Amino acid sequence: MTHPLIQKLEKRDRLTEAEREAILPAQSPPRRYAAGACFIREGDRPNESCLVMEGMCGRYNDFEDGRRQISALHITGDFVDLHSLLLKPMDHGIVALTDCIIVTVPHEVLRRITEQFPHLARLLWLSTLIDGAISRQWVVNLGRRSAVARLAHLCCELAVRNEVVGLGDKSRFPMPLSQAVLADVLGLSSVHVNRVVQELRGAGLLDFQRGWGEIKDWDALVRFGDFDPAYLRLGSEPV
Amino acid sequence: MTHPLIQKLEKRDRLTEAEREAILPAQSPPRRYAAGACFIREGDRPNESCLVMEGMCGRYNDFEDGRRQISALHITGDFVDLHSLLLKPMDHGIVALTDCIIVTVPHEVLRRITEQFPHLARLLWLSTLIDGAISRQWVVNLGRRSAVARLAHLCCELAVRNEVVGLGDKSRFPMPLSQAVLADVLGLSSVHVNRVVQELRGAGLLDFQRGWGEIKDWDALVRFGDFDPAYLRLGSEPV
DNA sequence: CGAGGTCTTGAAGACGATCAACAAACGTGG
DNA sequence: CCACGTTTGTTGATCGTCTTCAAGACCTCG
Repeated sequence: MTHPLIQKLEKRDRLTEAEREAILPAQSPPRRYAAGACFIREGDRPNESCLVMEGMCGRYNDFEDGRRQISALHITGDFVDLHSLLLKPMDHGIVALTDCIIVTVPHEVLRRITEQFPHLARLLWLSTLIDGAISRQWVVNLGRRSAVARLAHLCCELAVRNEVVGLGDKSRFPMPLSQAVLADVLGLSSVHVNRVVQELRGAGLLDFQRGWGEIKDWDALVRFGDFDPAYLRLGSEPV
Repeated sequence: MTHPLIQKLEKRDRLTEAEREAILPAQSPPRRYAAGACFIREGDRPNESCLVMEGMCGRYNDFEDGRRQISALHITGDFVDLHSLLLKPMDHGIVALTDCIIVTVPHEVLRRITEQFPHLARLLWLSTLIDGAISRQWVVNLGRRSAVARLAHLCCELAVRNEVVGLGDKSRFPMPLSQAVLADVLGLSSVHVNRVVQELRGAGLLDFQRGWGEIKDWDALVRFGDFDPAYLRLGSEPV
């Protein structure tokens, strides 16, 4: 079984043995975090970046009145805070949304990669660019789509992203988030998330069962959420 | 007068003469675009990246029903689609929101920089990471802030970003956008933008006059918009 | 002076928030 | 395996924010 990071990077472009050797041996032993644990906080200046081996985590910003917005979700194979190599201090926290297994790579190793392995460095850059593309789509989602369409769009995105790393397919994808957390992702109240979930259920598009989203009609869901996977850059394209 | 890109990059870290020479001579002659011109479209595969020398442009996504969401704004000194070096095809268009002067840098030059000038490459990477950070803050803004606070936050951001490149200060910043365009940025209707503008005016925080935002009370505006400039990474920090 | 864009206003209605209560599911320890 | 407490999901009622539609004022530029 190959390492999830390598698996993900190689979806886009082949890595040489030397490139693999430059990054893999540098990773820390796995750490476990329980669901709900905030393992990086706003203001931290990490000297290593976190890679999700298992589970789901999110970037979040808290408000004084207790509200919260989650600005990104990360799944298996994602380099959550790769950007902290160049961008310190953190302007948001990172929370484990399920039990997570995380490994880290020291920044000095990543920096050495930019000096000695430009091709691998471009691949890492690319992975932060895809994060940015997803973020822009979330802006579009929050800015101009109704609550139902917003949820449908998010589910399409999660289904596709998980499929890439071998979790689920177009009929079933991991959805371990409570409706309250989903509300913080979608910029809605949890009550309204509940109603919107029922709407998708009632329309026969989607159901949620014990941590999974069951997609009843992929094409209809895509149409409903106005989803175009282009921004996820699934095609392999040498960099 | 130094080149706006160099000026912006050197806010963070000094460039060597060789680094300047690696990028500056490669730029195209300036091109002019009139306000409203879409000079890059969704689906394009540019082989050069655009740098704003003057004016303001935006990334946008259109909907079938004619609605539009602008997912990012770019001002003087910004490398609008630097990401297109690695991320093709475009998943959004780019529109000149005012008359603009643009120069471009060929992708082959940028790629050569990643091979031969790792430090400059990190600075370029950093600039895309800041774009990403801004984008995440927009998610927070759209997800959890009221219409008024959203506008206040945006104005704070624009004032600070413009100040960095020498345009305006904490009392006055370029605001060349019509209320209709502002609506597409903030995810609101233009009617509501109008009401919200009046609210800020009435509260004595901010006024809009002939293409400029006049900030009457910076501290109050910051408080009102819940603005924390940390995400804009103003401090110089060697990379 | 006229035309097109931009700003402004009012009225009506939709969408989603909030509050409050209850039901169902889950995990834990006895 | 059951009892219990906690978290998650569900429902109804009410309220506020923002949208939509429509019309008129203002402004700028030919």
